[in-house]
Amino acid sequence: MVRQNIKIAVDAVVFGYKDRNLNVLLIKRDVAPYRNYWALPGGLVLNEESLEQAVERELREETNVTIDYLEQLYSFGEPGRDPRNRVVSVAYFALVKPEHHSIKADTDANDVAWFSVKELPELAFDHLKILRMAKDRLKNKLSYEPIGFDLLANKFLFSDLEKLYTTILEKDIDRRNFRKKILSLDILEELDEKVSEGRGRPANLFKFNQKQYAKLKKDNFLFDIK
Amino acid sequence: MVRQNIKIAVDAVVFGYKDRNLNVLLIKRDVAPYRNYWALPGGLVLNEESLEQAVERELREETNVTIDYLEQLYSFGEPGRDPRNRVVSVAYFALVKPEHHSIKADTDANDVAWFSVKELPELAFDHLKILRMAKDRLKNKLSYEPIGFDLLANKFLFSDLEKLYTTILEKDIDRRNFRKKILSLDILEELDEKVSEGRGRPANLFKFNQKQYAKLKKDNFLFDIK
DNA sequence: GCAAAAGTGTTGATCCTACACCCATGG
DNA sequence: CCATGGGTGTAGGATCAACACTTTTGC
Repeated sequence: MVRQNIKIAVDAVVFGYKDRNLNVLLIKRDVAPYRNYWALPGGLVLNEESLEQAVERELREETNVTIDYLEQLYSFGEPGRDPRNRVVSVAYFALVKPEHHSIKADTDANDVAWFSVKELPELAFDHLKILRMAKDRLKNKLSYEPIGFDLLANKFLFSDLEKLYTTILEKDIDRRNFRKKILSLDILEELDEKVSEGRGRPANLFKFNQKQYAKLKKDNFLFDIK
Repeated sequence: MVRQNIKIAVDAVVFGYKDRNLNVLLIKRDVAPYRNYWALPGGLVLNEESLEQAVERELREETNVTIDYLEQLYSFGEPGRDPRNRVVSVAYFALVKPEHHSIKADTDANDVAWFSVKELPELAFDHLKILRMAKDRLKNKLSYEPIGFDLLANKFLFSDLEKLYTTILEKDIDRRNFRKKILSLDILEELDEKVSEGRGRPANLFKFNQKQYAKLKKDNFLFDIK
């Protein structure tokens, strides 16, 4: 029997949201294969670390972002997805709040940048496929779990939340119905702070009430926003 | 830098449904570690095969079942989940129709059997954790994808479908409302065949209309059964 | 004829969808 | 005073949940 010769890696699809744009964090490869292509941050798992630790380490080393939400996405293991060795990659799905958008000052060759998912460069390996799957996951998940809040600042305007949903779900939302539904869930805290965004009537700030959500969830409460 | 020394395996949680019981396919290990414990079928991935091929091969070799539905479940990679070497396991989720329930005649040491998920033996490794996740997946998925049909014979009674839902979701269902809702989806074909199950009024047989479902799905149709 | 399972409709409550005007501010 | 975005209610339609009796067969 031939000895198994497969490497195991992790890759992360890290989403950020800013200016009505869904962005993804990419790094420019400075080694072959796919030298000078943009790719998802990631790399081989070390012998003693868990998969999550590997993702966190790679993100720290390559991009310097702090992650606000992380979950496993899918594992990609086709022979030939890496032209040199066989590599099975466990892909992760991550969200970053605007507070944590700042990335590593590009030291030298190893460039890091946010790209709008609407204007992606050509990606290395099967990373486009992974990214597409992550986008689908985000789209789906937005409807039945309150993860949108991990893409917004801690304090946000209702219109921010609404724009986030329209942007990511790529469809219009009725403002009144949306507000009614979200507020009826009773997971937002309305702050006593208004903010005037240039022109127009100043708007109230809201906060996601994590504890309240946790409590409701225990009672089989269903978050469900279409 | 230390050379990576991690093995990659696949494991499968294979569900079958029979006599109002959700069953899972297990094999009895005949090698250490966990010798003589029951475990999920699975094993190391070969250098040249895809992950899916590995699952299919292992199931063929170890259990001889034919799979009707297969999807990736989750990857488990904690260091220490295998006491000897580090192994990352990509777990799969599989469903088998009653037509395919027959398993390998137990050749000798290597035993294979269906266990009710209500009466499980102690399992090797972290396989109980994997099984629990698969059960959750099945429960969730039953509500928004028509995968229940992959646990039923090609021709089935409406009451079979209903019992399957009550068994797996572990809750009562209103017979009239359930029938109304499923029939309104327009994905079942009512056959012109009746079957008399011992006593009681003979019941009509139904078939799942895969093509019709595929067509509806393209039009953004939502399967949604609570 | 009785036990067992199959088949079938209606109603009230709830939720969803569509829709338009006034308010508070900055320039 | 006007442009810009914020905030709000209602009504009709659709969907859901609750509920019980009749039919067909085997014994």
